[in-house]
Amino acid sequence: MIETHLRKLRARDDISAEEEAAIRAAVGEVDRIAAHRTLIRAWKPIHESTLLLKGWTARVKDLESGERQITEINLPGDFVDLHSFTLKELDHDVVALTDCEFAPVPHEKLEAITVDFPHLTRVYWFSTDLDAAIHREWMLSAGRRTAIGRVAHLFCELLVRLEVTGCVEDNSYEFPLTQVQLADCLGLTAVHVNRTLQELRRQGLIELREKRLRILNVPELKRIAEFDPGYLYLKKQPR
Amino acid sequence: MIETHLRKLRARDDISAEEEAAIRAAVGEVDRIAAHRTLIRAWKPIHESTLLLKGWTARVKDLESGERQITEINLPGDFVDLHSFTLKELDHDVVALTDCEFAPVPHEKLEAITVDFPHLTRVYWFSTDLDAAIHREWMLSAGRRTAIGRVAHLFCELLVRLEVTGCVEDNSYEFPLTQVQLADCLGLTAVHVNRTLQELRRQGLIELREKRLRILNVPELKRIAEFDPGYLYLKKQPR
DNA sequence: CGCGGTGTTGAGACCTGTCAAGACGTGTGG
DNA sequence: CCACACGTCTTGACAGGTCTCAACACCGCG
Repeated sequence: MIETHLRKLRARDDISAEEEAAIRAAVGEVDRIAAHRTLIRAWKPIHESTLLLKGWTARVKDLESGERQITEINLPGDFVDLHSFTLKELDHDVVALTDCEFAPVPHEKLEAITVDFPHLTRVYWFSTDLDAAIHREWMLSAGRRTAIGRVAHLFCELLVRLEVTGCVEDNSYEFPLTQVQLADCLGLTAVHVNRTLQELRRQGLIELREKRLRILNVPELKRIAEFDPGYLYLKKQPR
Repeated sequence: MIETHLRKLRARDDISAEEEAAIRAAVGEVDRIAAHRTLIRAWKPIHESTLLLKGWTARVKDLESGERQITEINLPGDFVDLHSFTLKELDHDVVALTDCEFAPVPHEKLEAITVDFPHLTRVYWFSTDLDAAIHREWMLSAGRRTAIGRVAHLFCELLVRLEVTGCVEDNSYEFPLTQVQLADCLGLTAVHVNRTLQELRRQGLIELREKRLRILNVPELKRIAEFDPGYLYLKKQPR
């Protein structure tokens, strides 16, 4: 059930049997939520972090003027809000992009881990620092990449992140986002996303239909995106 | 010497005398670096984190095409790279925006803290999660705010962050960035930053000359920026 | 059967970028 | 001490990428 989570952790560092047991003991009952529902609301006190088991979620920030920015997409195996453990409340909503399965991890269990398992603590700390690295790359996209580069970069990032948990087949993966949501990720409008997707299709780089993305030319897509996977920290290292 | 750092920590949580002693024991010799020099290079293994004592630094990401994005500004009292403790190498450079004083904190000392001081560990973990929250707000700026909103928002953020460490007088603070660097923070060009600053001056909201910024109308600047300081997590809470 | 969400397309507007030039101050070497 | 290079700020004209507004097709669903 939490295998994808363990796979994600073990891609970056060794997790001992005791540590795995501590994680398993901390995870609560599996729960479900439907697409479009809000899992976590901004500025509400939080006493547990949420481990995503199935489905995709997004961290969403809104302006009063109605503008919306998705600041990260979370995939199966990710904590959607491990940072709520130290922040106590979030600066953003977390919404389900698809039907999701998730499991709660009480903050008191995490606190116990920080007392009894310093190495595992550092692994989880790493995990939030990885989120921040992804944030920085998205900032670079929003600030400096053109529309086509932004779309291409997001597709490359998701390809690599999904490969870690074995959710990619033949450079193709389930892609549940609508063009509106894609626009919210990229700081573009839905209309422009639509035109950009058509340009990528016209260049023979991708196929995207029926919620499935197939990347037809990975090297070229990475080139357009100026994609370098370093920021995803996939090298296994003692943390 | 590390008083500003302690002030910053204590704005968010209590730090005991033992914890303070542990911090002081971990901090190494003060060093200096000149403006424009690179403190930390991306993708080089790092074995100590750097505590900024005086001056401003920036986290810089570059594209091959020459585009540059500053992803965060660090101020006195900040760790410029606490995240290197878990990441082991950085996805970005850290450059000195001004002449700087800083002190190294060996990662082995931080590791010892994660073993002996779980609460202090959580406080430092919080500190990197705060960086990520700032990243998310910058993403919202780059993706969804107009040029004038972005500039206004950055000025408001720095006002609040500098107030924490007592570096603001009468809504006025030293502002060492050039318009080129400002553009790199905001995902704009220097020319457009120039015009945007003139618009803010024309509206009587700011004065900016000789590297000093004075905000003449704080409420109106915050309104234009849609600035809400929540994301800076200034409430004191047990972490 | 109508409705809302989604994807698509076109025309035009506008915000921001590009390119170029000049003013000004500073530092430096001849 | 002057000449010059360089970084910074400023301004103008123009280009272009992206947005806005509008309309329409399609589809699943109540």
